[in-house]
Order: sequence, then C-alpha cells, then structure tokens
Amino acid sequence: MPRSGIPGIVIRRLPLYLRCLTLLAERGEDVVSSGELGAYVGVSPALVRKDLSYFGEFGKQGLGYKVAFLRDSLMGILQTDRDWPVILVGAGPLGHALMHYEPFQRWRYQIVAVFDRDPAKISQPIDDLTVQPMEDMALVIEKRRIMVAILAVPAPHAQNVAEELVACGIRAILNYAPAHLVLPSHVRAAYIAPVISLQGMTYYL
Amino acid sequence: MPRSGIPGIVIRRLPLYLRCLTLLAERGEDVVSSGELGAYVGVSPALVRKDLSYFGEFGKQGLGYKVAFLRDSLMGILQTDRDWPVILVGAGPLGHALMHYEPFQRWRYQIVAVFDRDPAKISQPIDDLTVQPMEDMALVIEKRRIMVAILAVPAPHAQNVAEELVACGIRAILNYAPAHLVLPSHVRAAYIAPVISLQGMTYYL
DNA sequence: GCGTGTGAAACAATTCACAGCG
DNA sequence: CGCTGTGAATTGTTTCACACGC
Repeated sequence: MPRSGIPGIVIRRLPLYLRCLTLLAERGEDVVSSGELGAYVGVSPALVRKDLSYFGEFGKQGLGYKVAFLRDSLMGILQTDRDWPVILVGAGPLGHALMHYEPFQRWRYQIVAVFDRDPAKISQPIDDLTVQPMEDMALVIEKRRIMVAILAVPAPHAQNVAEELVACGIRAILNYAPAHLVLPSHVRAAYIAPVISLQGMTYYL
Repeated sequence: MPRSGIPGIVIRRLPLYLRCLTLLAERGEDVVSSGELGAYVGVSPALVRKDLSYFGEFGKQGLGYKVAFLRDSLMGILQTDRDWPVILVGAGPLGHALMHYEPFQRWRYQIVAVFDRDPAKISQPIDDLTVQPMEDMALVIEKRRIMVAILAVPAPHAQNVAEELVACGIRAILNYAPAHLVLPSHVRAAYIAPVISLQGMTYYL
C-alpha cells in the first residue's frame, strides 16, 4: 500500500540528497547542480533530475537548485521537519548503544521509551529513561501516538515482537535483529545488517 | 571491476539465503524448497532459483535443496568459511559498541586492531586491544594482510580516512559514517545508515 | 551557453511458464 | 506429482538526448 505511485527506490534516495544538501547549506553554498549533487551521492545527474521531478520543479534552468529551498522541500516530503518519537525494544548492549547514537537526536528521532522482556533489565535506568516491561508497550504507543519502533532483540524473538508492535499500531520498524520480518503491507520495515553487508563484499575479495 | 558477470544484487541476496539456511540447519531441517527459502527471505521462489542457478545446480527436482549442502556451498562462494581479520577505525562510542558486537565474531570477522586520530584516545585499552594512532595503520594492514576495514569516524573525516585505507591496501570498507565514499573501482563499500533508513520510511507515514 | 525537466530508448531485474527429472 | 533450472515475457529502472528557459 504505497502512499503514491512513486517508486520506493526513488524515495530511498531522497534522504541521501537531503544529507548532501544539509551539508552544502552548512557550508554556505547557495546553489547546486544535479551533477554536483549526483557526484556526492553516487548517482548520475539525469537520475537526480528524474528523482526530483517526481515531486515538482525545484530547479532553475541554467542555474541549478537553490540549496536551502531544495533541502526544505525534501524535508517536507520526507517529513523530517518534525519530531518523531520512537520506542526502542531491546535493552541489551545494542539497545544501549542506540540510546546514545547522536544522529537520531540530530534528525529529530527521539527515543521516548525502552522495553525489554528480561525481568533483570526491567526498571533499570538508561539515561533519563527506565526499561519497561513489554506489557506497557501498548499503552505507551497509544498515549504518545508512536508510529516508529527500533527493534534490537535477539533474532529468534524478532518476528514475535514485531507482531506485537504491529498489534499496538506501529507503522514503521527499524530492525537491527538478523531476521527478515513478515509484516502486513501497511507496516514498513528497514534492516540494519552489518554482517550481511560484509558478506556481500567478501565475495569479491 | 566485478569478479564476474553476476549482478551485484544477486550477490547481496546470497547472505540472506545463507542466514536462513544456517537457521534451518540448526533446527535440524534436511531439505528446503525455493518457496520456503524465499518466504523466509522475502523474495519469490523463482528468484531464489534464478539466483542460485548463477552458481551451479544445487537442487534436486521434486525435492528441493539439501540444507547443509547449500549452506556450505554458499559459505564457499561468499568466503564465509574462513576467518577475516578486520580493523576498526574510530574509537568513539560507536567504535566501542562495534567492538562488542557479537555477530562479527559469530561470522568470523575479527577486529584485530583499533585506530583513532585523537591523541586522548590513543593507548587507551578496549577489551584486549589498545587504540593505536593512524600512523600505525599501514604497518598493521600489511603485516596482518588485512583487506577489510570498519569505518566509524565522524562524517567530515570519512572520505580522507577511506583514502588512507585504500592507500594501505584495504579492499572493502563497511562505512558507519553518514557520508558517501568515492573510491577506486577495485575497492568495495557498504553503508550502514540508520537515519537514512528511518527517513525512507517516515515518508509513508 | 548552461542546466533543468522529460518523453523515448536502453538496460536491468523479476516473473512467467514449462520442459525435465527424481 | 513436485520442484528445479531456464529461456521468454514482463516489469522496473536508468540513461539518453533535446526542447526550453535563465
């Protein structure tokens, strides 16, 4: 159930453009061409233009794109111009590291609650939060209108926990567990899989 | 300079099949069909068969694939049947977390040295390693024949450090820094980008 | 002239559909 | 009969090439 007819692969490139534009804006750049933007992101100029053209006409012929304007436009499209409260499930070593991962804050993804199934972890403090039992999840998600969850539980639990999250109304899951999730089509998943990435490279060595 | 004419996208799915097969083997499963394997990984049965057919004929008609045999075959193809010593560059909070990330060990990627540019971090111990200055990199990479590096430095330094790594002979970089790397074609890069992944999902919410 | 926006063309990836074998 | 392996068909993605406006 895509929000629109725009290919997912185009959507997934938008954040890369946005990251570059944010950098250029910090550097005080005023305009950027599709060629420069593409070089930074690793795609062709034509693809940059095609991608952006799905959402409107942002550029000026002969000039290029106004950095600040395009950045703000992409932030609007991607909805990165607002806070996203997220919950973290899994308070193991990985969960702890994610609590302190600054880029989430920087991009307005705020971890507002941490859950774990292990009784030994429950009630333990992490920063200014306290690990809560999974039973509290439904209430927190509903009360705080959470749509995004970060999953950092052991692989064997990932599918079960994901289903609980879906039942609670979660719409997007960033999954650090080494397991594929089978989810209803209205729920999005993205995977962080360092080992898979390494294995995809060692083939060539 | 791809090692072969096999599409990169096929190579990047192989580790997903391998992960599933490893799980099935642990469960004591003897055979698996392309349909089951595909369901687990999130692709169609036809695609599983097509992917595997690039590398040989692993299945038996009417039966499916022998789990252990296919697992071992994929481990050979991906070269996950041997140790891969890797170096970590960047001893910040993220670097520390990666030192303790068990799946690397599990899949025989061993972090054998840690480097940082910050004098305050150099000589500090992490587990049984000691943070070394970047100047030591070339020697360690050569002596221990390292081909793979994990990059966990701030974004502004990522390109520079990557170039140093390439100059030292590194052939594959797992990049945690939020920056695209421009590298010679004989060097592979893979990106871990949680914020990019989140932004690619919030579009749909 | 330079760089965007965009149909048309080229290329790449996936699915179809079925022959062939256990 | 079930399931693989695989050419052919289909679908999806990227590049080309050029009209248009600054």
